[in-house]
Amino acid sequence: METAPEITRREGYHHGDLRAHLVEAARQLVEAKGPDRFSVSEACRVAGVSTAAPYRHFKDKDEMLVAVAAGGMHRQLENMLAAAGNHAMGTAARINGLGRGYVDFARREPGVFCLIFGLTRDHADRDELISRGREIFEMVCTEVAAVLGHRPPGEDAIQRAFQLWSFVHGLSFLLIDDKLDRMGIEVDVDAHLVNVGGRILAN
Amino acid sequence: METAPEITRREGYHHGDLRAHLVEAARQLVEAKGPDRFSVSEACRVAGVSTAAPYRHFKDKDEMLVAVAAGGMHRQLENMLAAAGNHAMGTAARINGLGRGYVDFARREPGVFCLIFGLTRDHADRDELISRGREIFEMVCTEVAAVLGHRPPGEDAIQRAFQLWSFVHGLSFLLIDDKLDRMGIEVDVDAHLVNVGGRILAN
DNA sequence: TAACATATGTTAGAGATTCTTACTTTGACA
DNA sequence: TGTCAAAGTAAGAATCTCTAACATATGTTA
Repeated sequence: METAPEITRREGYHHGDLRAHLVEAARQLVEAKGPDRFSVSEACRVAGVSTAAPYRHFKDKDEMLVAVAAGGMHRQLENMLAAAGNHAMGTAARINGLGRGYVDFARREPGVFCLIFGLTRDHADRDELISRGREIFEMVCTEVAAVLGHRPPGEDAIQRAFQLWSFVHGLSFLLIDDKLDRMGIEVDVDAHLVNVGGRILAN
Repeated sequence: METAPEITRREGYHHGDLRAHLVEAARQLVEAKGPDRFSVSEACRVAGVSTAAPYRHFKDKDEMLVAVAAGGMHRQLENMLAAAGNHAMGTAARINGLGRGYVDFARREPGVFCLIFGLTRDHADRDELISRGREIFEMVCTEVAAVLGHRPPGEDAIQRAFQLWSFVHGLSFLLIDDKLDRMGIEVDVDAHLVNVGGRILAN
């Protein structure tokens, strides 16, 4: 588990590890103002360097955001595994834990979650994000197969894993910001995870 | 059903209906380049007016995008009702139709769909979007209650409607862009809608 | 150890963008 | 026909992305 570097303004001419510091500054800003309000210049101000410095480390703004997204997907996976950790492999409770971890991440880092999934545009280098995504999905497929008693994961497990993904993914997006509150909809996240999770894994 | 105004550059000094033309230009650009790549100036170029003209009709860029989002939600509702139209009230097939309409809209207008749901930031005037959203959700609740044989919709129908919403919402977001293809995941949308829809409405 | 090479900063600035302000044109109505 | 509000334009301030040219620190090699 990488620990987030603290934001410290550098002292000499060279920074030490400007790339990591810029990614962390960018993450904070994406979270604070939303992915669309993020600006490279502001990240520079936070990191205490000139506005041209990032271009030694990132091709352009997009590449900087891809780095933030990649870090986010890493934390999301960690979060899912941590939430599932207490439950034995092959139990529905473990699947529920993974889902809870997914949703928790979205609520804890809504800006980064939107950055990862909320964009249509092509990221310059999305391969990294795609392969991280596949890792997570394959892990879930394996877990689902274990619950169903199939190993290795067959087509059925893959389809059910995808259905679970769709559900927790939509749930995450709906829980972000205050729209449900303002629509007067109250949500018991855990109850929904258990209920729908159970239905999708049943039979 | 409002028909989208054609984009025609104006002839005289006054435009006729610049507001509507700007919204349509903005919609096209949001679709073509993504919500985050959209610029007011470019919409002005498309509409053939100076870059200051929009500020007679919209407070700022956000308000322009809110107008695009509101139009999108209107079309999304139309789309859901059209897809459900062939099926009798109180049937599961009708619920599936609503879901298919929801997902179809996201695939047809991914840029606008992301604009509506993919943002964390507060829109200046989100009340319009919230109330449109509530309309749609209440309609779905009524439909779900009809299938369950409860009328008017009780807590159970509301919870199931929310579960269905989460599922189709996540499915929509996952289907946008080419990430599933690139992850090597094949999806039969209709089968998932029928399968998960049936499970959530069962018992 | 001196000279060079490379990585990583800085300053300056071009070109775009959002939004404001002050002015101009137009058309509707008394 | 004269007046006025609505709806344009032009010009500019503040900000942003990214590039080019220059500066500095860190190794590497003769």
